[in-house]
Amino acid sequence: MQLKELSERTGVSPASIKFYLRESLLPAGRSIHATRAEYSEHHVSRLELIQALRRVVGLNIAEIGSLLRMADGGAPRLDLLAAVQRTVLGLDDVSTEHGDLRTPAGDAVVRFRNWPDVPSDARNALNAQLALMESLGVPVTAELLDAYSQAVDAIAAVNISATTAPEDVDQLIMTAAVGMHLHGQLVLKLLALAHASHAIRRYDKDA
Amino acid sequence: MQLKELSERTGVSPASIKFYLRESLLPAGRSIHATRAEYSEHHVSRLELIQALRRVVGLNIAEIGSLLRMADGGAPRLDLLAAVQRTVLGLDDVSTEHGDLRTPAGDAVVRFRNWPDVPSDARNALNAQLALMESLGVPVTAELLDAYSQAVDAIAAVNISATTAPEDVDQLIMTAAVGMHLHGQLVLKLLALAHASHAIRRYDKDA
DNA sequence: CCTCTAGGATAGGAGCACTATCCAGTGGTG
DNA sequence: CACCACTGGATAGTGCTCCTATCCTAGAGG
Repeated sequence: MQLKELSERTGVSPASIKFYLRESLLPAGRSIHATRAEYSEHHVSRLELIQALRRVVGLNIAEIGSLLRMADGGAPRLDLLAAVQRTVLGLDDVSTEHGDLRTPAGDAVVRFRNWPDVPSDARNALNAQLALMESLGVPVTAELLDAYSQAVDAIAAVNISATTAPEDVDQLIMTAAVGMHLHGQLVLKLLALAHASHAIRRYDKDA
Repeated sequence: MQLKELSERTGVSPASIKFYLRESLLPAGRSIHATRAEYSEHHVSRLELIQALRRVVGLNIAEIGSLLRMADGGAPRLDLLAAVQRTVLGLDDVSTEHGDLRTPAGDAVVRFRNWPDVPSDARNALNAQLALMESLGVPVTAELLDAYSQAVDAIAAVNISATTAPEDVDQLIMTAAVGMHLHGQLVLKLLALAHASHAIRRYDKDA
């Protein structure tokens, strides 16, 4: 199919498709002649992936580009998943500011929960977050951290057992990124509801 | 003090202060003469609040404006807190798209957790999120939701007991917004770490 | 032949959060 | 009393991101 049909099938305007081509989010079509190109089903699914990452997950063009380049470069799937996690959860923003600092509290959590004690982006992000909260004067007690980590441990256990990784790399990014984002948002929303519920209960008791 | 001193004490450029004045995020100073105005300590703390909401929480000007107008309009504290929650957690985005739809799953959570069964923004946001995930084909099993809700229930219980509300309204917004945001981010980061830890463990076992 | 389309280049535009400039009117300082 | 820094008010410009539109020529298909 050619550009116009690709546009019609995905609902993305030709101008935007051209833009994605320029930014190399979308690989160039097979060039038939100087002025004609042929696009495949792969282009359709790639465009759908781009749309999902933009509209649902809310990544920007640069972030999408870096993930897709990794995928196209044949990076190991575990590296890819790590990159997806970094990008989707915005771990970069927090963790790159400081170096590889460790916080006692962060280490305690890992020991307490019996999580493997290996350095990781998530680990750094946690430490950075704890440092940030410290610096802003928001208290994080050991007790609170214990409750939080126990809760997320339970969540992660359920979550991971409910997941199967697809073969196709684009598909892998799609499910991983969309899943991570949506589950994160779900937890945030549940947390808000739980918080409101507890507040109401306490308010009723006080009144 | 006058504008320049206000700028120096808060680290916000005079141009930005003027901008905030124009957008009425910052109340006008007491006008001494046609060309001179006097700012108070309240302006300093208000500016710090604006900075925190912008830089830390990541709200935009319109959102900050709406919260501050509520505060200045003497809205009830509970309404204010609800608005803060809506804004900080982005509950508006999701929940306004659909109406007041209820999902069986959302209701089940509330009953199961014995949370007060009253309509709320958080409730709507949860239902909307569940509907969204449904529509995107991301499965949310009752089992998963149960685990999630149990976990956040525990978190909320700890969280709320560790909080005391300040008297000053600006201060209330500051602690509520910053606290909500940072705790939400903390949970997300912990979740990422827990997820990674479980993945590593499963990977090791498989290998 | 005529119309349509591709690709390439470049420019335009919208939204956001500032930032800069210009203005004329003062306050206080020397 | 002259002068300069500073004021509020107005308006325009900047940098960023993500597109969208226009213009061009070469070539395909009816």
